[in-house]
Amino acid sequence: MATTRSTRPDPLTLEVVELIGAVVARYYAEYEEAAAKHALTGAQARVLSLLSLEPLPMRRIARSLKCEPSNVTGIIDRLEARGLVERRPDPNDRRVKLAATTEEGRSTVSRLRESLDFAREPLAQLPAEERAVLRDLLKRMLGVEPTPR
Amino acid sequence: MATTRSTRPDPLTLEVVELIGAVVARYYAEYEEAAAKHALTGAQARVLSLLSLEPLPMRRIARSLKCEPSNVTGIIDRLEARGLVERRPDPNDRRVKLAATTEEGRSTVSRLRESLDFAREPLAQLPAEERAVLRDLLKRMLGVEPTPR
DNA sequence: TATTGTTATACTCTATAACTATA
DNA sequence: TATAGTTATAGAGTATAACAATA
Repeated sequence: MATTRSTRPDPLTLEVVELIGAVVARYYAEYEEAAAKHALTGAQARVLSLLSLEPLPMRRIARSLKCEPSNVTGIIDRLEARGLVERRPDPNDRRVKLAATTEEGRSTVSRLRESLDFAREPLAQLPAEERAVLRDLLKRMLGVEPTPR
Repeated sequence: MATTRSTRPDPLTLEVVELIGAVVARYYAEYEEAAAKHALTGAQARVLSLLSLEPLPMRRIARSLKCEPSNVTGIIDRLEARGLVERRPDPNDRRVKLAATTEEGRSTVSRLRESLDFAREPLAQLPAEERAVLRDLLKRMLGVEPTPR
């Protein structure tokens, strides 16, 4: 099932692809490292950050994590055991459990964010104009509509 | 400990940081998906790709994967059991084992590369000029010296 | 003594399947 | 009957500690 492609990527594209891979690897590694500083795994840190925005049903967390719902049970269990998250009933549907951050969970998230310097630090050295260019390029890469002005 | 920062990130920087996070998540997910298409885990795919460039001692693989050497044993075991990799003695140091891709391993890597469309596809839609801009921005993010011309 | 790779162990994340309680 | 969350199970990646072979 390998699709045969008539378009051969040019050297510049290949170089950019490689650089993107390097950025991804670096970002991922630093995220794990920052999470570990707070005794969290990457998955725990992602869930905690997600829940700091709003309480969510287990199912929604699984969708966001791109994993099976059964896995979320354990992740929330461990966060709950540490007092960072709590399970609440959903008034509208008694089958649903909402996972929500505690006060301590939110403060952990905010300290976690502080540790994530990689993406922010080098960006600060770019002139605002180039940050805007980068923003537009990234949006196009993600298939998002161009920035309105 | 959290370093207190006097510089407060501006909205544009925050937006770019968020976009980078989105790109990283997307890239990572698509890499795992591409690996799974060939019945490989992400770690197996990364090691196999790495070894397709040159045979490496177990220790070097661990360094590249940013994990403990003891974990590499199992990863190589599983790749070897499938005939994608083989262990060879190092003539210079009898303690060392070199992991090397087999012919089938190399062909898997090349098919794997074919499946990695995310980073390539949207880039192709960018004019060459903007790809060059992106390349320079990424290099600066990574702390690489600016492109010579 | 130091280094390389391995084994043993324990924990986390993952998918799958079966279960429960609601809807 | 369908859905939400859970449990049970098995495989993979991870760190730690201890070990054999070699340097």
